[in-house]
Amino acid sequence: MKRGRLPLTALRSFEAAGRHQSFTLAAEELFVSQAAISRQIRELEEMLGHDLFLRRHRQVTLTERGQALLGLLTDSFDNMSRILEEIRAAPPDKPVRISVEPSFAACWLVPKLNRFRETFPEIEVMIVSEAKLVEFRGGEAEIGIRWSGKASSWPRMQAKLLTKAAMSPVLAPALLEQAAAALTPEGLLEHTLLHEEKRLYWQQWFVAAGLPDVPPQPGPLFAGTSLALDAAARGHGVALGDNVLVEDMLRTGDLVQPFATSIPCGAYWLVAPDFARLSPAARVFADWLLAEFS
Amino acid sequence: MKRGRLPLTALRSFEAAGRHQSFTLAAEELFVSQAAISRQIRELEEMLGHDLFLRRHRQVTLTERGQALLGLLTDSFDNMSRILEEIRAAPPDKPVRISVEPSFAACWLVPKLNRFRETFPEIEVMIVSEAKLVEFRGGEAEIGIRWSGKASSWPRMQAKLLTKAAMSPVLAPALLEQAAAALTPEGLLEHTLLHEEKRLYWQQWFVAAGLPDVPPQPGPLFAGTSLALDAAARGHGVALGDNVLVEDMLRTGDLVQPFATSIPCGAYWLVAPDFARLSPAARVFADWLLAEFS
DNA sequence: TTCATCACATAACCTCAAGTCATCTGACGC
DNA sequence: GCGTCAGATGACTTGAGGTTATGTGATGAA
Repeated sequence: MKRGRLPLTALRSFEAAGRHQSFTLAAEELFVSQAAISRQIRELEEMLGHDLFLRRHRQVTLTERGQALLGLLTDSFDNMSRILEEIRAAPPDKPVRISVEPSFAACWLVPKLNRFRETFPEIEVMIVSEAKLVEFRGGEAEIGIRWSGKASSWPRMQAKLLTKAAMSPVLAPALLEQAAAALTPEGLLEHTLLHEEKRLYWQQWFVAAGLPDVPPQPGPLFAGTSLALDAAARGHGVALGDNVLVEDMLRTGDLVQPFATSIPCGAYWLVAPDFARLSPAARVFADWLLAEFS
Repeated sequence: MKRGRLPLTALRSFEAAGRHQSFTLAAEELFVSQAAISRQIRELEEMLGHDLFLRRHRQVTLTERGQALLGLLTDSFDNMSRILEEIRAAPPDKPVRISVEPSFAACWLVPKLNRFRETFPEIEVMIVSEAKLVEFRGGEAEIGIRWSGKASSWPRMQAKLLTKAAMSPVLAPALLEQAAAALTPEGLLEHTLLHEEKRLYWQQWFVAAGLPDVPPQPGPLFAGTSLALDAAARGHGVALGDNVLVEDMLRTGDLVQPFATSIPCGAYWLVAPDFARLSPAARVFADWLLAEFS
């Protein structure tokens, strides 16, 4: 029988009546009148072309077919009641936990997350910010976003490329205006250069900009790109920022990127133990993230 | 969740939508509009307090809870469809087959059967009339009605007493009027006595009536009480009929029973292989029969 | 960029399946 | 006899479940 034609109300009436062996008690259970039960069952019997009850004096008895139908319906309705109750009693959905490096969280993910929440208001996201790769087995996070110089840096994990990164100098617009009309790579040497952990990157960039002989420059060290970028935005100097992390601050005008020259520096990856086994909500988030970078 | 509150229509909509991963296809399957599916599912989600679908762009995806619910619902609805189709395709109910002796059928069962059919129009009864006890294993009849001098005459069968029987002379009213004003036992000797198989019973009756010395009387022999009673009703003589078999003809006035004296002659029994395992329809018939004799 | 399209959401309205009410029936059992 | 009780039935009513029309936002082709 086609789904659309399943006489569900009649089946519910029949199930209650069969269980009680009484139309009146079934009516009480279902909060309807006895007449309603009587009619539903008659219509069900007419639709099937077979009696389900034998009408005896002041009592009804199931026929053989009725007994078979009753057993199945009672089981089915019991199961449905049980699972619906379980769902209703269940705690709210756990948020999708995403492990990200602090800089990526601050510079890229948090600014973009509003759009995600508008698109998928029913999915809650929790950002787990930490330097080392999330320990997935502990269930601390379902997916991670990581920077790495090479692919497959994570044993027993699957990784999908989000985007390759490249670094270029960034500084506050006000600082740029103070500078000479045309800021050149050489001109940068007049400014405070903000370094991220290793002073290596600035030297690499000067090489790429055609100045191979620039010695290591002095300037403050920052433990994390986002700290260096914040300092740059406040006019404290010129930082090297990768295209992903500076994207939002360029958009808002907090930073400007005066040079086209950039140096490649690894890539950002989406990491998970098994993408095929992500929870539906996490999968939606992963798909959204990949789409954002495509 | 209480049976009366089970949102069956919403569950059906959800099941179709989940199976197709599409509200539009579900709507087509159930012959309703897409808007109807959307509303039903939204109301179900509100009732449960949890999302069942994640709304993605131009496609919906089940949440984990939704997946669990879908599996159960699909199974349940499949089962319901299947059994309803089986019932609908099933041949009409087999009649309840009842094995009775011909005399009992003619004199008692057939006249009373109309009342049964009025009370239980949905139960069809087939009378299997035969002299030997029904061979139940062959499925020829579900229950039998038998006369016997003693209980448990049927090995591997259960038997319930319907009524004890007693014989007394019966004759046509017209014949009675022709007779002397007060018909006495001795007066019967003037009439043709109708015998059933053995001439024994008449002699027993005369003894019971206080005439121990009456010799065996002549008169036609009938192979079956009902034949003797029919002959009596047509005025061909006086028959000995037991209270069960003559009941109907006394009621209609075809026969009269002028004497209070009667001789016990066994009993009628309801016989079945196992009363607890009768079909519901046969059980109804058995109950009705026992009530008729109570 | 603009426009068409597609899938789901939503608002307003409609309709008939399902229910109510009142009454009937027929068998007990006191 | 007579009250009672369980189910059946006819006439009427109502709200769950539907419809139509339109909105929304992402996507992709022109």
